[in-house]
Amino acid sequence: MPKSEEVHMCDMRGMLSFTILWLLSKRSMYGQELATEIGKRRGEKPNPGTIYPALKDLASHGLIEARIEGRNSVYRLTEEGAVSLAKSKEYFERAFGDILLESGLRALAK
Amino acid sequence: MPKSEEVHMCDMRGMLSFTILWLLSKRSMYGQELATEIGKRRGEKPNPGTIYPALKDLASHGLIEARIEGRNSVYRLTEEGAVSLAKSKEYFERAFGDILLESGLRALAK
DNA sequence: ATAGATATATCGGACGCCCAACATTTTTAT
DNA sequence: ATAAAAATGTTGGGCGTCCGATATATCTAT
Repeated sequence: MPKSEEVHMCDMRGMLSFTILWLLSKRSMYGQELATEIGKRRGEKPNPGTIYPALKDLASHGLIEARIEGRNSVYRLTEEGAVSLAKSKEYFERAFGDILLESGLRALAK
Repeated sequence: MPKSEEVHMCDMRGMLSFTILWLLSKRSMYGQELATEIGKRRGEKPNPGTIYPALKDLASHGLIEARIEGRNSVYRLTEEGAVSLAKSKEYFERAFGDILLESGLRALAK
């Protein structure tokens, strides 16, 4: 976020970063795995020029960490990343929760 | 969206436009009214330099319409805007629905 | 060994959003 | 009449996202 230095991503310009953090909170993944997962949500798989700079940026802020595994760079969420994600989720819910509640979200809840 | 010309805002870079369309689907409002409403969701009221260009842009795409009322420009959603909003909501739900379902969203549902 | 597929990575350009600052007009209060 | 407040609007700069293009390295078939 532009305002405080404390958290890297929170004003929800950063929906991509937010989604990446959330996905990594479920399980560690490498770049293309993340791209595929994001593609399922968006309808189209994001380009390399979208995903890799985002990962680099998140890593440079200490929110995720890479470890090389064969040909892949597997990313995992750091503790700092988990804190950032929690704050972002709080924000996200306050900003958009009611919008999602109308429409068929309850169906999604099974 | 960069891809098809059909809909103006849908890749969810446009969270501000999306929110404006949604708010106007509830009731017509003028600029500052919208800014205040958005401020409630975000924590901080957006600046004039954020809100007015966004309104101008949405109007230029025919998604909203202004009518002058005293000192205010009151905006209302057009039919085209309603279509765009519906598509965007569909996208939004698919992309972020499950993220909101975890966390305390059920509490929001009362 | 060679070819194809897979994964990682960078560059350039574009766009939506965002703020601070400044400016103008109109209403309201004194 | 004058001042304060409210609302609208523009400009400039920055950032995150996004794509298409290009490049390289590494696995996997053949």
